[in-house]
Amino acid sequence: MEPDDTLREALRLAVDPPGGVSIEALRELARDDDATAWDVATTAAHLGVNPHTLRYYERIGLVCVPRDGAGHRRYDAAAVRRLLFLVRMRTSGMSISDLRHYVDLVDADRDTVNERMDMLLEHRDTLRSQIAQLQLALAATEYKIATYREGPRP
Amino acid sequence: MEPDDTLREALRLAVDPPGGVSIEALRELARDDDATAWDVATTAAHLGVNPHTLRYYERIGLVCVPRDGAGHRRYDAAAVRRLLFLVRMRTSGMSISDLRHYVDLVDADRDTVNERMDMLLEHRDTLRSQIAQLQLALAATEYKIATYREGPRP
DNA sequence: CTAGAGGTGTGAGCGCACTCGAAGGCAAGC
DNA sequence: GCTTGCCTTCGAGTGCGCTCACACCTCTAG
Repeated sequence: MEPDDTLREALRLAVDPPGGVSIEALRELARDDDATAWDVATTAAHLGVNPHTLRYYERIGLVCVPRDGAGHRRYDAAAVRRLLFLVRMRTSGMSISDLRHYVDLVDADRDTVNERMDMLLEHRDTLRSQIAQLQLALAATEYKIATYREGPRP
Repeated sequence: MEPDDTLREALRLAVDPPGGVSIEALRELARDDDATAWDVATTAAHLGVNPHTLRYYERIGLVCVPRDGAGHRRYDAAAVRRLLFLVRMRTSGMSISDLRHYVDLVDADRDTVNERMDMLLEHRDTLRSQIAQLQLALAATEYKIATYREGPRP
């Protein structure tokens, strides 16, 4: 990668709000298969996680990452796609063990679509109730803020 | 408490979806001050947490709970109000140390309304971005579900 | 040729938020 | 009187999800 590109990327990463990091770049990479390949630092930066975390995910079998001649990780489109999914699910509260179960299903020989569907449906429900919970908390917080605003000495 | 009431309450607790547990009962208790007082098990059940957790919260100074003659905890309206707030904030991701800071401000002699406001505003922002994140994850999950539905063998 | 910035695998360490265990106190029912 | 059961305190243990330290390796620039 050229120094200019590095600088530009660093700037963009600094500007992008955390969590919404570089979805576009990921889309791009994920689109044209096996054209690109990122090293662990780049991938971690794009996904907004610690490089250690990526190595950890690989260690526990969540993802399989090809190597270059020097034995360094080269994240291809497939790996990044899976990691993007993993990070999204983690961020939204799915546990590591559930994710292991899920990727075991994905990597299994037999047809596991139904089981995966069940997991996804369950997670969808979890997400919905989480969102409802948070909206309740948000309402409570906003109410408290409003009362503080109204009566400076409640 | 009469056996009938206990049964009724157990039923209601069993029926109520977790998280939405007994908000009404809490409102009731919180309304008529110092009329009622719950023991640790009842309070924990109403708040949907482990009794150990309530003792832990007290130990680390998040809440102050009066005792009866036998030294047993009797949760009055003030304690329950605070715990309700604490549980809501914990559920929505505020850390224990932040909560300690907040209650320190509440319990301080000096006027700390501004600082508390700042914390609340920050938490509100956190909640909003959390909700946005979750909605993103939900959309991704629903998309995946939809693709599974369309092509049984993707 | 050498320094330095990155990479590697692996075991161990950390912080958080509970959660439990042990030893004992009190009050009601048989 | 004694069992039962819920309560008390306090220290210690647990599980999760990273996060780090270490010893070593590999490429690049000066």
